[in-house]
Amino acid sequence: MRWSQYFIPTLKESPADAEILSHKLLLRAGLVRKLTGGLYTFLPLGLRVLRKIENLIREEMNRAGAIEVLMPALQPTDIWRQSGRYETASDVLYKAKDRSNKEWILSPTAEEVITTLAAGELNSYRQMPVNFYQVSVKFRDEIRPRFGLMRAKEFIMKDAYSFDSSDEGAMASYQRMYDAYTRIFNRCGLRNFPVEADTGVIGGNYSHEFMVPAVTGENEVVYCEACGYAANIEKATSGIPKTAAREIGGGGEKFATPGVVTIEALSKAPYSVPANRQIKTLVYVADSQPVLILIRGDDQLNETKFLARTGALAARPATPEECAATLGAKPGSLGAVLNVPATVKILADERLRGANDMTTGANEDGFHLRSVSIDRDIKVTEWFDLRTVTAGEPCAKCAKPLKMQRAIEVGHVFKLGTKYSEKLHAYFLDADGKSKPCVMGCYGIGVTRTMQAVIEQCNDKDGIVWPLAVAPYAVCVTPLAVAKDSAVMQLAEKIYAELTAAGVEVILDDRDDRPGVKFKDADLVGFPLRVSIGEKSLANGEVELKPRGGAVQLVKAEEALAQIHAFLAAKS
RNA sequence: CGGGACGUAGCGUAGCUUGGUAGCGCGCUUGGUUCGGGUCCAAGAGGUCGUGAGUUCAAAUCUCACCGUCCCGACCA
Repeated sequence: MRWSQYFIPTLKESPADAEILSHKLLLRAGLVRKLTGGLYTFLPLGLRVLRKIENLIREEMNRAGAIEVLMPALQPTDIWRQSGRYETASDVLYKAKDRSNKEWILSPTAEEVITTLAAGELNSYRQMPVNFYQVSVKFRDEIRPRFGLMRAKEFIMKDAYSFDSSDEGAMASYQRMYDAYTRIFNRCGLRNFPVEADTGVIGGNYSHEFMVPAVTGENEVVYCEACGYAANIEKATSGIPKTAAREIGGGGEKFATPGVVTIEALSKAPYSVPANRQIKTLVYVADSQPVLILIRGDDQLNETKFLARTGALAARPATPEECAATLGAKPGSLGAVLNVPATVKILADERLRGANDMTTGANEDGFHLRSVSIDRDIKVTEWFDLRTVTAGEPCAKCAKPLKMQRAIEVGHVFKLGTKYSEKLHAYFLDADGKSKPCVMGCYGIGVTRTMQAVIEQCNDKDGIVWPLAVAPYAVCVTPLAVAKDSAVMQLAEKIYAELTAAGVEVILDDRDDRPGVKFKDADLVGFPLRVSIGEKSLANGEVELKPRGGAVQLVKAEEALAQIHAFLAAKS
């Protein structure tokens, strides 16, 4: 490709609405342009990178035995109602109506469609295992699109769905995808690692996310350097000790605490009740029902865990009015000892199990109770791990201190089980002649997000530093004079033609611009290798090879081609 | 959905407090100049000042509404 015939609108300055580095570089390097919030046009160079990543994913999916298909982006609502996600995923669904006022869904993912396919086509255990995948546009009505391609209303996703006749088979399918994902992200040049993850509205019971460490990541990851434990903060647990039992001092006496409505205030004089001796009582409304959640005063509720453990579809903190209606007091004086209606469930965090000599609200504004024993004074409905892990806590597996890091989620693998196959009737006949639901797994990669994650991780002060595997072009040939009859241009044309003939992805910067402009642009766009041809070095019969981010290397013109091939071979 | 900031030429921005001629840099066009890290000089083109209403003799500027963008939050009683 000749630069002058192409379309690479680079920018010296980044548009004001780009906040993070990778977003700015996407725009400055002329890879994408924004149409509106959360919607982007891929320009030629950006599209090339996208295709590179897609094809790399295809290679690895095919290698892992998955089979490519393409499903409709426009989907009927009835299968979404059947799976139950018309309601549970309602917030993210884009809905469209046709001329007869019938409602359709713009696909945010395709479990319903693939399971419908399986229901019709997979009749025998002999047809499994099978894994279908596609690379396609997905639509999600994000609460807040942000960071360019990181969280967009429309994005490219690779989604795969495995069908097995047994649980063991499903685990093997899961493992194949897990391994494939590791290969994919490694090949993209990304530092990445899998973490244990919550399953959210997708459902299922076993899941890993593939994370790319980045300060701008939207996820918080807990990990242990000693034993390799790693989990999303939404899922992470630690080996932190339970609350120490004490000699109990009394039997839950009420005492006045006028104006005290926070854990912190109660921990100060004159009350001086340390936060770790307080029970924090939260009222949530889960699927329209009030629920009490008990957490130790110095801990934080992990809402994701709460949702996962209770199976609630939606939950929110109760309003002060709802708190008063349920318990007779406003937030700040709430507790689970007195005046709790029998219909209200009390969920307690495991860390409080067996705790005594605790202080909590009395369900009377301005009063608390001291010397409370959980076992004796509170009718806990269920115990769960509900707290949020913090950095430095001992690892549950090896007791070494846990660390925390922000990361970008680029892939997610789920073991789904039979949730969708049962609801959408994907049953098969097993060897014993019995009808059973397919055991499913699903596996997603955010392709467009991965592209931006690479930029977020691979850059320097001058611009993007593409890993060869995903670079829009491998080589940029840069003649420093473009007059047709010049020796410089003739050599540039020759090298360009030879590389093209050899199948190397090469761009010839034939623009009549000053060298500085070309160098800046080449650095900004981030081609892995720049081959510069100028009068000075050519006078010595030399051309210049400059790996992006590396040092200049002068080579004899006649050796240039071999050197370029050697460079590319070493990088791939 | 709540809070905050912002909306002036393709991009980045000044002007708004104190109402009166819309300015700068980049980019773009033309001519010259320069030619190994975003040359320099000169001359140009390009703006419904987000939209609509209001106040006023007069609105980019003040008021209100709406639209859009970005950030934070939508958990901690």
